[in-house]
Amino acid sequence: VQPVTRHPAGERPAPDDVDETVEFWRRENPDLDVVTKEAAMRLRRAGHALEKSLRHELAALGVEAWELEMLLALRRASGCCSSAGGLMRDSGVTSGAITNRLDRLEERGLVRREPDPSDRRQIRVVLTDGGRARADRFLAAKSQAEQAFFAGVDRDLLARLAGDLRTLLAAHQSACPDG
Amino acid sequence: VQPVTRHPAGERPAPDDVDETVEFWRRENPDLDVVTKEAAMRLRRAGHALEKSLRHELAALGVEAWELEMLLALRRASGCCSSAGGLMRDSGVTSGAITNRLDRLEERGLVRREPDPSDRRQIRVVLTDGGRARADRFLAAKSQAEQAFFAGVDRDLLARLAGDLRTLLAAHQSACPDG
DNA sequence: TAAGATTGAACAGTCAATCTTA
DNA sequence: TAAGATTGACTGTTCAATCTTA
Repeated sequence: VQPVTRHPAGERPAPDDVDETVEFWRRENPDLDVVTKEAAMRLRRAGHALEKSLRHELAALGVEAWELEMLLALRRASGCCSSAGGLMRDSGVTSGAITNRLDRLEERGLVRREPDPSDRRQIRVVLTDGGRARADRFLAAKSQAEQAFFAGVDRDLLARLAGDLRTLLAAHQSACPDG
Repeated sequence: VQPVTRHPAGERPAPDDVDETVEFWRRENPDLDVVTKEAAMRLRRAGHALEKSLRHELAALGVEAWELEMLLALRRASGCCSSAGGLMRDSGVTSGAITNRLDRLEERGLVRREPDPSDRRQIRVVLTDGGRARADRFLAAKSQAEQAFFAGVDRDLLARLAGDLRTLLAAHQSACPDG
């Protein structure tokens, strides 16, 4: 990957509303670390924009984010099995939320709860055939939506962004629901 | 800003769980655009990690994210005035949520609702002295938490990250509650 | 005792309907 | 008619308490 210079020929990008907000706070407090503030705001906004965009695309197709997260997490648990605790840990929501989500998915016949023979405190959650088909169909839709979100962005820049975010994440082992 | 090469001397970073998940889906579907998938996952995870971290630090000090968002938005509305609709637009939540938030803040004496003389459909929300002091105190705490979050990251990388995210955001004009 | 899953109360958000004023 | 704010029904989450098994 070739490094990409930020401002090819000394061009300065036009200030956007993040710049304006950072500048406001810097005027209020000259000690403010503007690079950190800018990075924090942009990271948060970009993450929100991505989530909002995916949520919108998927909702239009008739699936909600929490549902697809669950189905994909189960799909990835290759043997098609996982415990409620496992789902909790890699989705980042509480155990009560997992119970609630499983109730709704089970009602619709997308998953089944089965007793775990080796530890009867746990349950094993298995994807039904219908659940698996639904996961696969909407994974494709999600991937398309992600491509659309990044459509206007240069490939090299995108790769560099991914690499830099990897570095950032290495310092913050993070659970996050994703596919 | 000097461009920073990703892998200085041909070193490859150790695969993390994002790499593993992307690789899993690529095996299932060789057509998958891995760069896009990786960027999407990392952006989402990094955003979540930042939010979670800030939420945790601030909660320990006795303030919730939604409250600080509101106070900072009002603080930034320089004349100390803003309408409910304005707050709605730059926080990204619905008008019902704004009404609810204002009720709770007003109850605690942090804001006041005042009639707008020029358009009696609107209200003007003003920060009380107590609300302003609280905003300033917790803005400082928030900025510290952001610095802590990015503490392990090289400054040049952080600046480049901010620049790349600016490019990304330029294509997605996004409302987002922030300070 | 501790771990895993469930329950129910409290909380915060959306959405659609309503009320008031432009 | 339309715009701004509020209301109420509903959804989904957290949190603390509970039940069962290790």
